[in-house]
This record gives sequence, structure tokens and C-alpha cells, in this order.
Amino acid sequence: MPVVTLPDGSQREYPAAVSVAEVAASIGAGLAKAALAGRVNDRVVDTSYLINEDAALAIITDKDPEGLEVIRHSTAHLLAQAVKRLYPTAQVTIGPVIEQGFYYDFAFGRSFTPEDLIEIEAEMTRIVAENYPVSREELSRDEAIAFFRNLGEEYKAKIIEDIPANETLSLYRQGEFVDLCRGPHVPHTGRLKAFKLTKVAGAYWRGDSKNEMLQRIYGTAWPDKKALDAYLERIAEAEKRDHRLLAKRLDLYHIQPEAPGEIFWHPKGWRLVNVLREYLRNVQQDAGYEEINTPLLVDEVLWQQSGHKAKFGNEMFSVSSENHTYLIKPMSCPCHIQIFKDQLRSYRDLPIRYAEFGHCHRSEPSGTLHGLMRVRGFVQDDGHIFCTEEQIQEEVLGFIDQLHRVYRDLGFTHLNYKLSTRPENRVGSEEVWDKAEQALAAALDARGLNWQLQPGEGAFYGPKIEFSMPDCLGREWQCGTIQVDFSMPERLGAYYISEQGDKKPPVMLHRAILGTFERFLGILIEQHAGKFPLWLAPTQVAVMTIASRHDEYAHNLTKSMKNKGLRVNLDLRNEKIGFKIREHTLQYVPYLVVIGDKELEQGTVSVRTLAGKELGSLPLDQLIEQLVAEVNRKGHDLED
RNA sequence: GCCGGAGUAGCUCAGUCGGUAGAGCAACUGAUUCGUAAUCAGUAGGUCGUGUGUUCGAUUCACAUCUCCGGCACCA
Repeated sequence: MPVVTLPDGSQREYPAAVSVAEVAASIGAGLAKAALAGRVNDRVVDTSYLINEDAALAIITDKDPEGLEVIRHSTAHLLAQAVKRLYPTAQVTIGPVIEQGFYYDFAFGRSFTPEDLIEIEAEMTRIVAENYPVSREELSRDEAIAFFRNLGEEYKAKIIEDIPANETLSLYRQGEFVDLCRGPHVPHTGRLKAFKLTKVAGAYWRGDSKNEMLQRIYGTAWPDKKALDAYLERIAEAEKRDHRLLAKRLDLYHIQPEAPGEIFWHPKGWRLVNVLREYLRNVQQDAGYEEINTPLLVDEVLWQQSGHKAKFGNEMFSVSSENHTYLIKPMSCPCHIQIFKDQLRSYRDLPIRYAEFGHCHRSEPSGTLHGLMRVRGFVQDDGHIFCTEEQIQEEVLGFIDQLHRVYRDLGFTHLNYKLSTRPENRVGSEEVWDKAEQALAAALDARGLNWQLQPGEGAFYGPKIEFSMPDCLGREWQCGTIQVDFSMPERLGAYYISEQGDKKPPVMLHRAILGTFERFLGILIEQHAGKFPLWLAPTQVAVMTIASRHDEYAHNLTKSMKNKGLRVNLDLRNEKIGFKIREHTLQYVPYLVVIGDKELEQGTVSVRTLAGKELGSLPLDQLIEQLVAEVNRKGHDLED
């Protein structure tokens, strides 16, 4: 006599074991129709699940996040069924739900083409129309292995072999198709109404590049057509923010085949870089850093000592001259240590903070290059803090605060925090790694930040906090970082004299706020969709004349504004004012100044904002004052 | 690096089932001196990513190669 407790607290008693679907039906026909799954005592189960003792139950529909997940998971099965019908030699492997959709990996003799996707999708629609019930059955592990071997599904059998022998596995059957799966799934294939296959790609079996490559098909699925269309439109909109497109339109940089992964910065893009650089100089100066500069080419001997050569030799560019091989620096830390150890340091000197806008190169694999986000030549806002163990906590906290200030100034409100811990390939003792990892975790906790652990993802010399942000399509990129390093100073023979008079290696903190100017600007462009706040905008003001008799006046006021440090573009072309307004608007210039007879007579300027708001005529001095104030405010709200 | 897709004028794209290519915008020239998102007319512009092969003939077919795009693996 199970008693079922519903989310509103009400209870229903049933004479015998009852399925989730039957409970839903006993509540109402609408709910029975909408039920996709059930949550029984916090476990998500099929609607066919039998409740035989007292339990809490929530009926899951497509309004619940779990419901959407079930839909996507079942759509992955639907995809696999369609593929098996059309291409019987394809073998199924795994088909998980991912953010916004799902994928399924197949082992198949050839690649799927975009044309195949259309046919597969049509077959999926057919299977939906055939409306098969989705049923669950259980098998022992060994039975399951035999079952899939018998079907010729070698990959599935291999997956099951990795599962402990005593476990019972569940299979899901819909029509002729059977797949190993934990579930739960929708009750009928007819419940899958809105899906789209989005792309094909290769993917390594078990995620290991030593293994063969499988064929992965990605798709997305939603409760109804409207939600699917809304999603597709959202993606299309997001793509318009892509920094690669905007940068072309705004004339910021280009890349060409002779220098893959290297940026040709155009004047306007370089202005952005310089604005950021000057801003960071000030921030770092305030935080007690001294700016230094170190060589681009350094003898490979140093990289051997530091450990870089052994771990990352393949990714470093090299240059030979006379009898030496020089490696182009992939980072600046060993060089900073050279400056530290160039004189005898005392504990009284610590912490020593060095900063460098370090121009580095890394020979990144060709397939990874991506606009400004992943390049081979870049400038890091690199910095190293040499300190004692006791000073670590304070320095890490100070850095996090400093980073937050910068990100806020630049218009970011949200970033993701990750703690990456010891990788397999590493230097330093376990004890030292323990200390370093704990120090970073403690700092994150001290600031009350929500962070995610990434085991094994740390640098070879130490763990790191990663500060990352998503691009316009949701791909995450690491920007800022701080890393604790107990090893490299000692490897390179850097010491200070402690209070007790003995030589000790300093702790080294590697840190970057932006990470690299290139990647950060990519994110920044997408964040603002190319419409930069005044203090960052490459061109802040466009001055345009109505007729050539206004040229001299326009020249003079442009000069006055430039003298106040504003970046002004003077447009004297013989074009109609509407044409000029349009062009500068499309270039996202924040302030447009129009000069005609009226302004000439009154000694004023007519001002219009990028958003199309007319500020009317005002004296030049007043405009300059307003703009300079806005620049200094760094775009923080006018209201506060 | 691996799998797949793509590369035609400065940009966005059309086209050629093998007979050396076309539009819009931009550029240039001329006219227009104009008040808040496109003034009009004309001109010029391409060894169809690169190389090799097949062919009477290749931008089109084949092979190789480079770069870009989407994933995968990588990311100090």
C-alpha cells in the first residue's frame, strides 16, 4: 500500500505498486500526457518505474530542467536508431547530453556528410511518427557484453567490460533499436518533437588522440518547435558578436597565411591595445609592481635548466646563430628570475613584484588557432611576485582584488573560477604541491568565490587559479591566472638571505590579469559587441562638417579635443551629413559632432550619441569637460 | 596534430555539368557644398588560395600543399 507524497505535500495512497505514469494519470489527464519522467526520492526515473513503497514523487515534464535533459538524451538515442537504420555497419558508442543539446559518436568506415545529416534527420522524424514505446530491461554485465557482441557492437561491449562485474545494467528498447543506457528516457519516441542535427566532427575514441577517430554528430533538442527556433535565433544573434567579424568591420587587425596565429594590428586595434596597456601600467604601479623587460631570444641552456625544454620543447620556436640555439620565449618567468638573482636579496626586500608586457611565442598546433583567442604570438601582462611562504596568502588575495577591479572597469560582471591542481608531468615534491594547492583554495574561499576543481590541469611547476570567461558561442577561455611555484626559483638558483641568515629560495607567484592582450581583446570585443565604452573606444569622437566653409572651425576644435587627450576623427569629406553620420555610426564611434553654419555663428558644437540621442548644441569646452569626465569614470554608470 | 567543410574583385556573395568569370558595396574620376543612418553619373578592378597532373583547352576534373571555418586532442 504505497503512499506517494507529491511536491505540494499532498499524499495519495495506492492499493498496490504503482507506476509514475499511473500516478500522473490519477492526478489528471493533462499531467499524464505531459509526464516525461518522475523524480522518486530525488532519483530521476522513467514513467514506467514502479513505486512499491512509500515515496516522495514529482512528475517531470518538459517544464523541468530534468525533463529537457531527458528529451535530449532520448533524442540522442533517436539519432542512433536512425543511423543504424540507414547505415547498418555503423557501430554505436556513447551519446551524452551536453549544454544546449547532445551528441552521439559512431564508429563508421567513412565520415558523415552534411547531406547524410539531412537524411538522418528525416529518418528520425519517421521514427517519431512511428511512435515506439521506450521500454527498459535489465541484464547482468556479462549478459550485456554477450548481447552487444552478438549484435556486432564491439565498442558497446568494450564500454560494458569496464563496468564492475556484479552490476546490473539497463537496456532501453525502442522498436528494433536497443542501447545500453542508465536512462531515464521519454515514454514514447513520439514525445520528441523539436530537434535539429547541427554538425558532424571527428572525435577520438575515449577522448584519447592515440585512439582511432569516431564520427560525432551534434544536435540540439527542445520541448517544442518554438523553443528550438528561439534557440537557433539566439545562436545566430550571438554569432554576430564574433570578434573575428567585428574586427574586420571595425578595421582592428588581420591575419594572413604567411603568419598563421600572428596578429597584424591595424591603427585602431593597436590603439585599443595601448589604452589597455597604459591602464594596466597604472593599476600595477599602484599595486607595487616594477615594470621590467626581458629578452625574446634566450639560449636553450636556460630552458633546459628551467624544465621548459623537457616538457614543452616541441612548442617552442628556435633560432640558431653561430654555435648557439636560442629559443623564443614562450613565457617570461625564467627571465624574471634572472633579474631577481642578479643581486643578493634579503628577506627585507620581499615581496618583490615584477611586471612585464612580455612578447611571447608558442608553436600552438595548427588546428587550435582561433582568431585572437588562440594565437602563436602574443603579449602577456605577465608578472611575478617573489615572496616568502608567509606572504603567499596576502599576495594572492591582493591579486584577486586587483583583478576584480580591472574586470569591473572593463565591463565584466561575471567570470568563472577554476582551481587546477597537480598534473601527471610535474616538478616538485608532493608536500610542496599540497601547500601550494591549499594556499590557492584558501584564497578563493576567503573571498567567498564559487570555484570549480580541475584535477590534473595545473602547470608543471605549480597549481593555478584560472579566471575564465565565455566567448559569444559559449566556449570558455582562460584569461587571468595566478600560480604558486615552489620549484622554479630553486631550479634556476634564485635565493634570498632569510632572517636567520641562511639562503632560501623564494616562493614565486606567476600572475596575469588579462592573460594575453590578444585573447582578452577578443573577449572584450564580444562582450561589448564592438561598441566600446568611451574610455576604450579607438575613435571617441567623429567631427563632421556640413560644407567646406566649416572646415577651419572643425580643424580648430578637433585640435582642442586632441590636446585634451581625446581620440578624434575629423571628417571633411564632401558628402551629405546623413552619409557621414551613417558611416561613423556603423564604426561605433561613441560621439558624433556636427558642424554647420549655426555652430560656426554661435561658437558651439552639435552633439549626437552613437545610440542616436541628440544632445543639442553646446559650447566646445562643455563637451570636452563632459567627455573627459566620462573617460575618467571608465564607463561606470552615470547614475552613481 | 587528427576528422570534416570551405577558399572566385578590397568586402559580401553569384556563376562555370571543362571553352580563361558577374552583382551589390567599397575604390577611382566628374558633377553636387548639402543639417543628423546611404546624392547622381561614369571608370577601373580577378593568372577563380598555391603547385603538379589529365586534356586540344582547367577556375571547373585528379593529386599534393597552404590557410581559414566547425569539432576532437592539446593549451606552460
